[in-house]
Amino acid sequence: MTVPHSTSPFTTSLRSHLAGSLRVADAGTKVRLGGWVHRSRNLGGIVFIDLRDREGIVQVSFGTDWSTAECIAQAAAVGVESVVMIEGMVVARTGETRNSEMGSGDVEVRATVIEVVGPAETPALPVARGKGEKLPSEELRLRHRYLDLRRPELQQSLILRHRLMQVTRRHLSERGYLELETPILTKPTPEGARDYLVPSRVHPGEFYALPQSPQIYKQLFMVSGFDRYFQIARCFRDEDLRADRQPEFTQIDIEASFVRSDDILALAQGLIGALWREAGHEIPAHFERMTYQVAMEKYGCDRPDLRYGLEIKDYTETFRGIEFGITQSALAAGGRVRGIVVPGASTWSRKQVDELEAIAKGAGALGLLRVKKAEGKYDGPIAKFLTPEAQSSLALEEGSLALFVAGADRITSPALDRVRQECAIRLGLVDETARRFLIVTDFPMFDRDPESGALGAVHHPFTAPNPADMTAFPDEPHRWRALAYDIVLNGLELGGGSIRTHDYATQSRMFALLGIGDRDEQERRFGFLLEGLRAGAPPHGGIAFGVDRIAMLLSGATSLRDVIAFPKTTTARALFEGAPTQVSADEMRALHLRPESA
RNA sequence: GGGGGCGUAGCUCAGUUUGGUUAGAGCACUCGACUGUCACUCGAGAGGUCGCGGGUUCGAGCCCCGUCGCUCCCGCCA
Repeated sequence: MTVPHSTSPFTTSLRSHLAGSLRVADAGTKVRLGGWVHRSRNLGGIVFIDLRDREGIVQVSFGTDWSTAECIAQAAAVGVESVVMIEGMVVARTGETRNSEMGSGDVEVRATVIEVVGPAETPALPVARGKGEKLPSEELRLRHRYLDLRRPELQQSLILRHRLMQVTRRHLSERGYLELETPILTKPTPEGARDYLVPSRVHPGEFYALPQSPQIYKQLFMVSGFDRYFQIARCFRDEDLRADRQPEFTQIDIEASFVRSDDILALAQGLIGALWREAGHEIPAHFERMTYQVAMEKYGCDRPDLRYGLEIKDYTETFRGIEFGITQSALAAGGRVRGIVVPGASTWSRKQVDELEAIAKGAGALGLLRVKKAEGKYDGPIAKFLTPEAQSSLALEEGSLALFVAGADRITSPALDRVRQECAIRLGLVDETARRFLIVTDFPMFDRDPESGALGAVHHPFTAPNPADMTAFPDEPHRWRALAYDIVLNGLELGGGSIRTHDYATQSRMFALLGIGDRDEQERRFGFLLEGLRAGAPPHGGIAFGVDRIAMLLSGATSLRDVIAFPKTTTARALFEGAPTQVSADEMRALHLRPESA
């Protein structure tokens, strides 16, 4: 059989066109197609097969005027999800027989030949679903992933992901960034998340780790003078999972030399713009900016959703003169009273506000104080404590509800953050079509463990502290800001990075502040970075973006699993291939591992 | 590590509240009819370890204990 001529890059020696690509312009063309039987309709004298490939679906018809009886019988007998090759003529459909819901709905292929090249058993889960029909369970979809991945939605998501990767490579390459690879078998890092460990056969009792990120390697590229690096890097973290967290995930990892924060942020905005444009969205060339301090003060979190207001305000002075035990004790302990005013919420029931209080308590608050203004009067449990001065200071609008949390900022911020988000949802303030990009800067360098008081790195130990803060507060490192930044969209972190420490003395001091004061210990853990810093390191910095989340947002998927071809379950299992799995005693012995004793 | 939800036919679900004859529906599947359908339609049929194990009971899909799997959340994730 000869394959009709076509200039499509998809033309092969077996087929001429992709089924889903056929249009009216192809009418009159003889085609040979290969694809999956999406659905079929047998009307007796005429049989229809919806033939599916990655471009879409085309209707193939088998009728007595153009097909042999044997051909029609074969078409009627083939099962769904079987792979068939058909040969036929593209004809324009007329009138009622057109299907406007299909890309190829103005044509059909009148088949003269059908060959079942890959017969399918009845599929374990349906690929073609009726309108409104639910998806099979996640477990089945993962167990039969090859079938789930036939669904056009998943194919489109992965195709978009491919395009985003191509845009990334082109955008960065055009700007002088080199795509350089880093090892997957690396050195365990004591900081951060748990490592996935790989036992060494050659070196008994020693282990590699899979990288949590290529952080140190990309800094060493800068030390080596490559100047601009990027990688679409797989990263691994052995922590418990969430809907938006997989044990292995992909980052767009970027590092550049002789830069300050604004150089990296300009590049990042350009790249985000290119990615969103690829998905069909024009976005602002310059993102809004906010310091960490302002973000925490007004929104209670470091990645605020700016699609709605309900900003947090400080009501400490309003409450200072009020004889109310809860706020008095919080203020006496050095805390503040902060809150949000929710317009139109005075009608919320006691139960509805109690639910908000439960959310606040879940975030660590002792309680949620409430007062509303209805029919010109202040009302609620604390209304009778409010002096006239306090009332005029509050100045509530008619119909609004004020919610307060008292205590230290580390309590009030997360509590009010959650309450704010819930109120926005209840009031329908979240505009799903809005895109509010935000750059958050000036993160603190360190945070304190509330129990031990020990300093920890907010970003990571290689982030450079703000030199001005080091000068101004030389002995108060907890007051230092970091040269770190995050890029946020609608309350979701898309990526983050920092300018790095590039001199040995500062880096060594950072380690000391983080509890690794011993020089030998520093060398043992981070020697390969410290050596590099002593060998002539340029000022450098970078950023990393979460590819999976970006692909999820731009494809409209609701789970990371829908933009990852072969994802893991929430217990980090791969249901399709069955990993992890037990290994034989011989294999364990070769790796110098012993089974856990009872 | 902790908490919530789910698990019944190949798939999606009902049935569990109040234990009781042979566990149902839609889709898919098999057979038959049908020449313009597009979630074709119509007729007939087959299909069940009620996740698994144990217990209570004359009797368990249903009650109790344990366990496994999926999922969502808290802790965790520099």
